[in-house]
Amino acid sequence: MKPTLQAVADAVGVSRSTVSNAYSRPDQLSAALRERILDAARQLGYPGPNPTARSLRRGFVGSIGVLFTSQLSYAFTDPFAVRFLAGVGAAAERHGTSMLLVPLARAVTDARRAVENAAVDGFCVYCVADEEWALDVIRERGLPFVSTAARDNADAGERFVGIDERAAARSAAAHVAGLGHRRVALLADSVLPDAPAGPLTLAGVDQVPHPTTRGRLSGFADAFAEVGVGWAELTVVNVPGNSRPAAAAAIAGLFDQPAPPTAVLAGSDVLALGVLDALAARPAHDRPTVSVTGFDDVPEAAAAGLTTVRQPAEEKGRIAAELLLDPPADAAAGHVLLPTALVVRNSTGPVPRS
Amino acid sequence: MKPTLQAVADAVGVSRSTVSNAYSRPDQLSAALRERILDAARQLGYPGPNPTARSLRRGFVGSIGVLFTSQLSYAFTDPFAVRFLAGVGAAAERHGTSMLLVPLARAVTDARRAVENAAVDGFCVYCVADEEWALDVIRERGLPFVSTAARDNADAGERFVGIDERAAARSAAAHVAGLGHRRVALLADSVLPDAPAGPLTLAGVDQVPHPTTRGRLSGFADAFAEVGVGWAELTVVNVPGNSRPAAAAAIAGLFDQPAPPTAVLAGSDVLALGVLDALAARPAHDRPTVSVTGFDDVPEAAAAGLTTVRQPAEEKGRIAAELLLDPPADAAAGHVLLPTALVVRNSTGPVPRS
DNA sequence: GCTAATCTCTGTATCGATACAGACTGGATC
DNA sequence: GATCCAGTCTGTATCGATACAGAGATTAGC
Repeated sequence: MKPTLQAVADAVGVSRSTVSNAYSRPDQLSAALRERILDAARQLGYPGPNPTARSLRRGFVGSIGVLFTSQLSYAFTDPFAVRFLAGVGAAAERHGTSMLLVPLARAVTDARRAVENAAVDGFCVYCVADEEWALDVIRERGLPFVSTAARDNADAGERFVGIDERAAARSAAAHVAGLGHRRVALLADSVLPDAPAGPLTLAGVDQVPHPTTRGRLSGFADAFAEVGVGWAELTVVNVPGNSRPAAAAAIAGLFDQPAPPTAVLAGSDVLALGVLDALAARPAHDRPTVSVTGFDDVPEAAAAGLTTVRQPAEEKGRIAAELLLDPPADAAAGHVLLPTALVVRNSTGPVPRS
Repeated sequence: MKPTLQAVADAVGVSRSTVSNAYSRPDQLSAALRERILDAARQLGYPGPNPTARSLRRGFVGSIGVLFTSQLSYAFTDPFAVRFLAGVGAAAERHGTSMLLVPLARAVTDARRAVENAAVDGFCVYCVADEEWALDVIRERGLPFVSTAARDNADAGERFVGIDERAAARSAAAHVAGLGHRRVALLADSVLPDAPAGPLTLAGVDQVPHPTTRGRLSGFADAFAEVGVGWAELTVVNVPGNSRPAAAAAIAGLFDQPAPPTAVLAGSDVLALGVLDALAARPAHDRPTVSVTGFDDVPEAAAAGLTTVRQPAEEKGRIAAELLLDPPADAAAGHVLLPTALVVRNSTGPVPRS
C-alpha cells in the first residue's frame, strides 16, 4: 500500500496538517521542518497528496472537460475539431489545467452518466446540437460551461464563443451568385436527423434542427434570394456524417441528372473536399466544371485550392477555454463573436458556357 | 449549495447507503424504492453521486492520462500524434473511460506536479525521452503505464507498444542506397539536446540520447554501412523541434555546399515535408534533384508523394490504451511490436547524372 | 411449523486529504 | 515585566461518497 500523508506525519512526528502544509502552503512552516518532511516523504516513497482526496476537500479538480456530441475518435478525424482542441490545449497549458476528453456513448443513458461522472470544473461544449440533455446535466451539476454553437434556447448570460454563421455563409454564397451561378446545390451534414444521403425536399430552412447547419443554410439562401433564386429552386443535399467519403457518396449521382448544379456550397471544408473527390473520381472527359465552396478553412483547404469561409479554429478553442477558466466580470464579454473571412481560391469560377 | 446524497436520503427517509445503492447497485434494493429515490433526487436537483467523492472511496477514477513530453498544443500539430490520440480515444470510448491530457510545464518542478496531481488510473506515455522523471513519478504513485518508445532502462515486464525503429529505418535507407545514393544527409529532431539547427559532427550514433532518434539513425547507418558508406561519410543534420519550417530552415544551406547530398533521410514525415518545402522554395532552375524519405506515413505524406516508412499510428494508440485498460495476464503479451512497411512513392529516385 | 435462504435495508468505518480556529514560542515594544 | 505580535505548529471537523457486516422481514423447503 502506498503511504498516506498520515504515514509521513507519523514518521516525522508532526501532525497531518503540517505535512499537508509542507506541500501546499510552504509559508506556513519553517524551511527546515519542510525539508525534513519532504525528505521523509521521499524515503517512504510518498508520492505527494492524493489528487482525488485533495480535489474532494478543496472543492475543485483542476481540469476542464471537452464535450463532443459525436464519437471521440471522430473528433480527431475532423481537422477543424483538432485545431479547436489545440486552442483549448494552449489555454489549458497556460493555466496549468488538464483537459478531460469525455467520450459519449451512443445510448443516452450511458452518455448522461459519462457527463455526470466527469471529474472536471467545467465544460467546453464543442457542438451540442439537439443534445440539450448534456447541458441539463451540466447545469444540474452546477458546473460552468462555454458553448461554441448558437443554441435555440440559450440562457441569457450563457458564455459563448462562435461566429455569425448566417452572415459568414452568405458571404460565400454571394461570391458564387456573383459569378453567375443559379443552379446550386447546398450540401450539409445531418440536415434532418435520420434522413438518407442525397437530395432532400425541405419546405423551408426552419425545418433544420441543428442551429449551426440551419444558420449556414439560411445564409446561403439569403444570398440567392437576393439574385432572385428562391428556396425551392435550391437543391439541398443531405450527408449523414461530416466526412469526405460520405459527401462524395451523397453528391455523386447529382451530376448525371438533367440540369445538374453548376455550383455546390458545402457546410464544411470536409464536405467540400469530398465533393472535389467525387469530381476527381470521374473520367476526365465526363467531369463537369463545378464551383465548390467549403466552410472553416482547415489546413487541407489551401492545398486543395478550395474557396471557403475562414473562421479562426484555434482561437475559438483558446477563447472557449479562457472564458471558462477566468470568466469575464462583464457578462457581455462572455459572448464572443469571432470574425470570418471569405477566402477565394480556384475552386470557384464563372459558370461554364456549354 | 447542491444537495448531497445525504439530503436525498433524508428527503426519502432512508439511509445514505440505500441512496448510494440506488445509483450504483440497483440490485440491492426494490425497484419501487429505487424509483422513489430517483424521483426525490430529480425533485431536489441532485445530480447524482459526486464523481470526486466516489473516486476517492472507490479507489479509481475512470480515466486514463496521456502524457506528452512536449507542449500539449504541439501534440495537436503533429499529425502522427493526432492519429495516436485518435487510437487512444477509440479504445477509451469502448471502455467508457475518459482521457485526460496533461500539459507539462517547461519547468520540471511544475511539470512534476502536473503528473503528481493528475487524477487518472494510469498513463499512456507518448514520448518520454530523457524525461525519466515523469516515469519515476508515475511509478512512485503506483500507477500502471504503457510506453510507446523504447527506453534505455525499461524494467522487465514494462508494458510497451512500438516498432523496431532500427529495422524500419534500415528499410528506407536500403531503398535509397539501392537507388545508388552515396552522399546522404540524415535529418532528425533533437539529435543532441541543445544543439543548433544544421549539420552536426557526431563521433557515433551512441551519442544520441533519445532512443527513438538513435534507433532510426542507427538503422539508416546500418544500410549504408552495408554498401560501404561509413558513419563519418554521412551528414547528420539537427533540427530543433519536429516541424516543417524548422526542418526547412535546418536543411536550407546544405544544397549550396560543394558536393551536396543527393538524398535526405528524415526521421519523420513532418521533417521530410519540410525538406520538400525547402526544395520547392528554390527557383526552378536552381532546384537540385534530391531523393527524400520520411517516417510514419502520416496522411499528408501520400498527397506529397513522399516515400516513407509506414507505422500504424492509430493502432499504436489503441493498443497502448488497451494494454493499460485490460492488461494481458501473460507478461510477454504486454510487449507489442507493430509491423512497419516501406511505402515507395515518387520522392525517391535514382541519383541524377549531372 | 420450524429452519434456512433470500431480499431489503441500515449503521459504522473509511477513503486521503484541507480548512480553520486556536495554542504555544520567542522576541520586540513600551 | 507586562503586552503584543508574528511565526509555527496542532486538533478537530469536514469534503461526499462506498464497503461491508449484519439486522429484520419474507419466502421457500420439507
